[in-house]
Amino acid sequence: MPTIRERNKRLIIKTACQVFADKGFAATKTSEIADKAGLPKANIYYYFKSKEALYRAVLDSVIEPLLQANSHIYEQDEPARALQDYIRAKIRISREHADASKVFANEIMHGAPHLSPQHREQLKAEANASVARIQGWVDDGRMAPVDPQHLMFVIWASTQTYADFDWQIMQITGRKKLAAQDYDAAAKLITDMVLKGCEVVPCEA
Amino acid sequence: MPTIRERNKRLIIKTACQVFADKGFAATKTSEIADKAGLPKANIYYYFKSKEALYRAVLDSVIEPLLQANSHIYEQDEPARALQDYIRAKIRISREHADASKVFANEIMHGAPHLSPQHREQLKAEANASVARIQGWVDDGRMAPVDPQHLMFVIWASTQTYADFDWQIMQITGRKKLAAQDYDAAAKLITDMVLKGCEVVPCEA
DNA sequence: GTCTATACGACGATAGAC
DNA sequence: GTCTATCGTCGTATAGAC
Repeated sequence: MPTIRERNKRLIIKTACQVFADKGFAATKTSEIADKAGLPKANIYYYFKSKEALYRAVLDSVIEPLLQANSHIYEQDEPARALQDYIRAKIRISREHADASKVFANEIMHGAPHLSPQHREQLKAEANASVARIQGWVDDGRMAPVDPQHLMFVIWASTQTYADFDWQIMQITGRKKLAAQDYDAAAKLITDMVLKGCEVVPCEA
Repeated sequence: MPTIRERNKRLIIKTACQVFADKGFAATKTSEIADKAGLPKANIYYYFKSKEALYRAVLDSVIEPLLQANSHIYEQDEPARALQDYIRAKIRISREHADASKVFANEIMHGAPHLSPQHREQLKAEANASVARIQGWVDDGRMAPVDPQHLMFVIWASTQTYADFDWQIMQITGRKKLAAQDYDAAAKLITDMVLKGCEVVPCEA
């Protein structure tokens, strides 16, 4: 059973994540987080010693789900399978954790001023491991000799864009909200493009 | 000959663009813009009636260069040529107008709260025209039947990421500053992937 | 643990001399 | 057209009652 403390902290972090994603750190007022969470503002400061501390807590909570997708790169031995699972997972994250993605994107875009050195290292390590894995497939002749780093950047960018820049996607597609078929279409196109680009033959879904 | 008024306005807009790109609208202090431009803060307010008016002026100044790349979609009749010119142009913009790209990305990520209805329409119209052009090539059987909207999103995302998330790119590549060869490698990979994905044969550079 | 009322600092904006 | 000095507001953070 969760203590009242844990329950409230979670509520505040979750609400704060939404507002930070929407407005960015500086434009977010603690009073707005409080209102949206249905709590008086002072309550926020009872659980978090400052707005920045709350923001860091949000950043922490956001990183793990965003890194989950990486597992597919390791768990699958076959390049085609690994890449298509990875892309699908990244798209699913853009759909299910859009706020998390936006908070993180904002942080990165401004040079990650609030990201702890530990997290920086963790992200770098994950990226390097994925790059090494892809390079291994290239060396084994199991895929075309693409630059693994830039391949990662393309996959990250084109999947995360459906979360970070969802406003633009909705404007162009004319949707009020992105639906399952939109994410599926995105995943299909990105997967096709990447697999053809890497010259590996797709596995069945 | 530029009037002193125009010269100062330009200096302020240019400086403001850098700071807004770095910090975002809310986190930017007008005093910082003033300091960086080597002017007293009151001077900013002599030329712009408010921080928001200055920001809107920056947004205005930023849109035209960002849309220039689109011309390649119309001016080239051959899909392969058009796409590779377009990607190269987008990458060049990410290199030469990184600040502009970041300001714009920030605005879009938060739902474009400051973008004028005219600019919204203009962007939508440009996008729709590009999409129609690509659809035309598909209908003519000159490229594989890809979804033109999602193809645009992939191209936008994967080229703009080199400006908007340059911090991350530099972290992973270990560079202190991205060099010509990095942008070239990016353009090459994205172009290869898109052309293979669309099943059109590359033109010579 | 919850909440009201308030202190305090920072920053946008301006008045007014030069 | 330039700049100093200052005002007013807004928002973070806290004191202290319940």
